[in-house]
Amino acid sequence: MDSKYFKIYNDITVKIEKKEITPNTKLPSENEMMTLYDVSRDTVRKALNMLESNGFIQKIKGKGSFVLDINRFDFPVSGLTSFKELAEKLGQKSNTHVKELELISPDDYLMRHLKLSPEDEVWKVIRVREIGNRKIILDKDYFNKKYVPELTKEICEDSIYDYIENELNLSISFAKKEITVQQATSEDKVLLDLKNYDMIVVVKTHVYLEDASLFQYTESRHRPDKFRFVDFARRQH
Amino acid sequence: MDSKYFKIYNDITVKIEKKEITPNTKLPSENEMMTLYDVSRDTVRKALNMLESNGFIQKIKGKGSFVLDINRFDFPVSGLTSFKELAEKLGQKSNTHVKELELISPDDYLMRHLKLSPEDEVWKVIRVREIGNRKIILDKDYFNKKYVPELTKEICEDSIYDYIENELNLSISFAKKEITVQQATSEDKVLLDLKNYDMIVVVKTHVYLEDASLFQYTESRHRPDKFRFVDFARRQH
DNA sequence: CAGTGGTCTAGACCACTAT
DNA sequence: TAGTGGTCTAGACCACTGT
Repeated sequence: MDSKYFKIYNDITVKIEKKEITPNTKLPSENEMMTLYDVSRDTVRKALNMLESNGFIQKIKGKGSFVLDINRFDFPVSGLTSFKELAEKLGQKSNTHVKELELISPDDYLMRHLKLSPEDEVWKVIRVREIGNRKIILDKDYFNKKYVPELTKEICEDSIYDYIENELNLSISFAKKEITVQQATSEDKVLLDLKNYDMIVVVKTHVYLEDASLFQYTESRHRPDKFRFVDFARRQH
Repeated sequence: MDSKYFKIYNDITVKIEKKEITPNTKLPSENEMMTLYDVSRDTVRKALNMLESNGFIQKIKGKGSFVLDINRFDFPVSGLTSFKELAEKLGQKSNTHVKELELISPDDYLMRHLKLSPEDEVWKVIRVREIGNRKIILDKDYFNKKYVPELTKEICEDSIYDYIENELNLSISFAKKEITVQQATSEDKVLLDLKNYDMIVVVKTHVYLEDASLFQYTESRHRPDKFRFVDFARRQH
């Protein structure tokens, strides 16, 4: 969006990421920002609260807002970023192989996870992700055909999220993730470069649109030594 | 705290958790809530935004606020909850064995992680967590003595967080977590009931106080089959 | 004491959804 | 057209921090 508070938020995150503002620096006070950006105090505060809840700054009563020491590499790549976005952010060379792409009728497992009726159809996409010439991640995606009527190999090799957000104009809103560790299946061993590992990290994700409808279920299977998840959490007061 | 918006937030979360409000129900509109709670619209909105970012509701422009379908078991137990809080929430019988409790001078590794000078002293606590008679988690906690001057076996067996927040009156603000999977060490194998697993899930956490000072570093080592992490994420717009 | 962030209010205009 | 949530403003009072 191009709301005023988002512009302020963006302005400051960019400056922090470019290291124009360094950690532990005190940001201008809310009053100063009002005149700096020519907005009301509430608008400044909205931007600052976003910065705080995303781990960029810490506000301290009576003192001011301070930039936190977050080095790029530690930063929560978690949340809701696609594989392509992630790879680009980390500057890694990556490759995607589409192993399967078909329209199927859901079995019980899928019906439960995507909350479908038996008449619904589902796009099943199986992809192997290669980073640094090692096949490391096996992604199994399932999309409700109601929301994603068409998929091609080309789209799946590039970025399905790009397609969904920019071509279909669907707005992804939130997701629930679950991380567990399981025994590797024979499928994992065939499709991935697992070395001697017999376990696999499984990230199950349910993705929802803006109107809270569930449209995607994904199982992402990672070689254990290459898996890393970073999280930033604030305590509820 | 007992701000007005927090009371509203709390009122609604309690009703959702008690299932007095069921999923997909529409909450009263912001205007109705103004009169219901006798507050201004902004105060209502603050409460609703908290509910939304914590995954309780979804606001839809022009329609209203709707309760999300979040069953208790799937709910993000992640974030910043202590082991004791977590065990209580899940209604599990648990046990804590204190294996080590001593005041040490930090080595390089600790100095880096807790950002200490060589003169600083650190409380080192090693605990084994037992759930259902299985030793499943190995917790290694390090507290900067500057903030936590004294620790006893009794405190460590109960809840250090209780002690820190209620006795020392320190206010825990935020944390950074990293989840990886590593080879189990011989220490893991001795202290935990690892069965035949030779890998271990490692959760490294840096915990910060309200003034953004780093006061705790923790390594929590989990048996892979018993590890489960749940996350709720909203997409940045 | 002045300056800071935290809470709260009352009112305005907008874009979206339903009918 | 009426109702909904989203943005923005201007002003008030409070609690906390530094001097």
